[in-house]
Amino acid sequence: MTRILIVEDEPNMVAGLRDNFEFEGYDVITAPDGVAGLERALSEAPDLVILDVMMPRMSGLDVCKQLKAKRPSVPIIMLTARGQEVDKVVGLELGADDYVTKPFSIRELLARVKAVLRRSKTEPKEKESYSFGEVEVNLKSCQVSRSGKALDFSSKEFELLKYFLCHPGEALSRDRLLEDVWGYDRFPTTRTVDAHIVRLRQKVEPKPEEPRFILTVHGTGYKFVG
Amino acid sequence: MTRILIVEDEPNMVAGLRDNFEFEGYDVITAPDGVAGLERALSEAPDLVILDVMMPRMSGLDVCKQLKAKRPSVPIIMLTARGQEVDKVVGLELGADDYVTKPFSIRELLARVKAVLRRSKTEPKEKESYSFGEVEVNLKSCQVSRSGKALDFSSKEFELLKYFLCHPGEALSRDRLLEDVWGYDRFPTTRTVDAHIVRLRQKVEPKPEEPRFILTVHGTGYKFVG
DNA sequence: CACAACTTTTTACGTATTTTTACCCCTAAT
DNA sequence: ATTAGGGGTAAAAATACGTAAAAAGTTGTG
Repeated sequence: MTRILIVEDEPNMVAGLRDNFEFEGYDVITAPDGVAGLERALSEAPDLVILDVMMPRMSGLDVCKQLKAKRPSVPIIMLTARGQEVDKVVGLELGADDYVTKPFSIRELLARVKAVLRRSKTEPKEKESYSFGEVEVNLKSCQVSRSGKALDFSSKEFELLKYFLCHPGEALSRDRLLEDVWGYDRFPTTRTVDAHIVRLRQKVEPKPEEPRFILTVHGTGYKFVG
Repeated sequence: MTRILIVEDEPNMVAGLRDNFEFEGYDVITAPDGVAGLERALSEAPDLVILDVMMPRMSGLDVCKQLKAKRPSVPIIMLTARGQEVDKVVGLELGADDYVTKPFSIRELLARVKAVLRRSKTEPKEKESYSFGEVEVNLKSCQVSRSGKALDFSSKEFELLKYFLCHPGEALSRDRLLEDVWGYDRFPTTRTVDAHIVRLRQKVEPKPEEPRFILTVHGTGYKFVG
């Protein structure tokens, strides 16, 4: 199911958009300001983000820039007020995929969402490098570095990190990790995953005791948030 | 509670399997031959079927084919004797989800059952986010937010909420919740459900004292209204 | 083939968190 | 008014998690 994040501060607007998008069969999540929006975009990995430009705490333009830096493949549609400089919004500078000028018709927005989604699906962007915090990961050369200095990763550690990077924002159970990363069908659940998590955190987190990127989801497993 | 149908003609094997699966907390139902197996699979909607290939009346292969035709989503694990052509068992032709070669270790079978069940649960691309009031629930990232701000949910709380979301408008008895969410089949009259309801309401309701979403149905249980 | 240098898995146990129980008071239905 | 059902709270019990260290595998080398 396609999930859309709407970042918009005006409650009525949010409610209206939600209704329409849900009616069209999308999952909708929302955030009331820029900061929360960026956070949710990173932690819940929506398939598309609709960003109002004018918002409290952080403007849609900044959210767009920062989000595109971390998740280049997430399609973004901006909502701009008439008269705002739209040139800056789209194009290379900010990286938004499309924009709609307020006031707009729902049908127009829906059409653009559909179009953007179609485009983003047909060009499956195989990323070959990721970064979060100070860490950079190159999938092709299997190299990880932190603050520019190369880190030693064993192959399992690397595989695990890779799996996290490819499934950002998703709560991953130990069983799933064991099966998909290790290829186990092992029955007695072991602590193997945990042990590797510890080492990953030690190498990757600024403060391993209070992880920012590799989070535990108590009772479930772990989750990577870029 | 997860129910497993074992279709197998050899009584000792059935008894052994039943013991082990019940010990692991599964409900077990059985059938002694292919025809009966197919019948029970259709009438009792088990969560997973274990099928012996060699059986009287109707071979496991045929049962598999027919069952998959009528209930494509039911996971099936085949028990094949060494030397039988396993290629035919798995894959598109028959549609079984996995197989185990006799003689097998119980642990291996248990592991595969667990893996297949996990896959079949994550596969169905149902809605993965819900919302009511100001609350949004993301099944994929196991995250709940209210007014855009993330809430901390324990895993039981999350599962209970999920269950409510999947059964809107239905009056759910404590026994049913205990059975489906907790996996209990014993009946120690317990206040566990109530305790969790209280916590859910505190997190989710605008006014926990007068709930709008999680309603109590006096003398029966609780009901979720979106 | 044995040895060293690693990597990976398992074990063990303290700590943290969640779940359950116990108990008391309140409310809704008869 | 009576009584079974429901709510709030806190403390006990059960689980899950983090981590270090031991054990078991791997790989490469002489």
